Amino acid sequence: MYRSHYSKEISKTEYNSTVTVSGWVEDIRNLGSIAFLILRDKKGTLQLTILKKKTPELFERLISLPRESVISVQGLCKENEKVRNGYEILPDSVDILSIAETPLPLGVVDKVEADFDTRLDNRIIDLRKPEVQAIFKIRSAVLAAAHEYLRSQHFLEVHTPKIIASSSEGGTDMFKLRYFEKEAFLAQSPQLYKQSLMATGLDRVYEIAWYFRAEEHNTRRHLNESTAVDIEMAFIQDEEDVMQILEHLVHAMWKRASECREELDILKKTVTIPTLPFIKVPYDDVVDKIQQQHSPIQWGVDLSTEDERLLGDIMKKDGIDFYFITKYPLESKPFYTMPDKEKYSRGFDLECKGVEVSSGSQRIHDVALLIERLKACGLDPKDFDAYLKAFRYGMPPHGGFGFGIERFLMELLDLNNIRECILFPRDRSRLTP
RNA sequence: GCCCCGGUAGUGUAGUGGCCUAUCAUGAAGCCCUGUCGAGGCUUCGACUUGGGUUCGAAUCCCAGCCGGGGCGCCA
Repeated sequence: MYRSHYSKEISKTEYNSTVTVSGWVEDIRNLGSIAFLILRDKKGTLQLTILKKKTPELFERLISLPRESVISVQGLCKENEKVRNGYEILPDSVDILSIAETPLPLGVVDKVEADFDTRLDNRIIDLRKPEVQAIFKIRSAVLAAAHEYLRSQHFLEVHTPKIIASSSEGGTDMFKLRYFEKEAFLAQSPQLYKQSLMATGLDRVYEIAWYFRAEEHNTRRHLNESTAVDIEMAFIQDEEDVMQILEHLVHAMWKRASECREELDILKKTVTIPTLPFIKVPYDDVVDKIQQQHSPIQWGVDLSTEDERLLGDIMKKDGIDFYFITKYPLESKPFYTMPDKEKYSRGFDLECKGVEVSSGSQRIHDVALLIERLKACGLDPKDFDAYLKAFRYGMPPHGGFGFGIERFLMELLDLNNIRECILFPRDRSRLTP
């Protein structure tokens, strides 16, 4: 047995008894006849105290270990107020499981900061840092909350194909790949498939989906491979039904994040749960607000990054982090978006502190209108035969959204680079690790 | 796709034409030290992205390549 306790699980009940602990050698402070070895595991660190006089052979073996080697130690746990944890372990036997090479390409507890690029090149070692692990522990927690919330609302978890035949929604560039004798693409989103599923009677589906986008962007907010919570729901009255699910989902995730005390402490973050419902600002009002700030904006186009930020600042002054932008002009939304009156649509974005974290809409369910909109968007309905088929044999009114997980985490934790929120980021130039 | 910026030991940096046999920190190797927790002290090791050019002289200036960062557009 390699482990009877994690570092943080040891308390008064274990004092004066033998425990087995395992982990990485974070640091060794050798004072000559006494040495202190800091051992790190998933939950934190603990101190081994080794006396040369008492265990000379163990002493020599341990003090010569390179940092970040992996060991398992059995020893007596003694209370000691001088030590941070309140206890220390006096080893009786040691199992050296793996010896780390030196020098480390990236220090886990070095006093010098490494560039983000160096950290990513050595992500496995970077991920040993508690503040990096905290992000992924929170990520796991908020996704658990998302699953729980959506299931409580009778959403069925599905998985749609990521290798697809044709340019799906248009807009973004897709990664092309060889599929035996055919050409295929990596899906930019599950959009067309989750919509198709609305014709099956499953009514409410969600997917933790991968998005692949071949855009050559090079910013702190974009990835070429990212994840999202994607949902689609049928028999909706209008896009309001969809927004209601979205705001409750965000609320549930934000709330769960606020319960991750240990991780938030490590990151020195406090999370304030937003209040529901989120306010809704129609696109026309957004244009007014931005024009009042003397920023030229043309009606009909999507907001520029600058405009989004400007709006974020305006909302921030009123203490608002989350807000919907609703009733977008039809021309700024994809072909499947339900029109509203002449020029408008039933499409919306959810913004967080001036950054778009989700976008959704009521969709068109009438096949004739859908074909008309495809053409109006310069697309060829023939390319969408498989998709359109789903609409020909009974398709209820429906809508949904995609909610970017990395974007969300980035805003939740005020991280300044989206790559912090994904284990192994894929960007314009990074394909390894 | 357009536009800016950068590349010096394992890591992070100083150095803007000669004072560079390249600074400091961290790290690594070794020695001393019985209460460290950013341990301390001493010794040693280790680097100018590549190729051209300018110049008496290039880490430093110019050109090209390679690698990287960022902004915009687009979007999550």
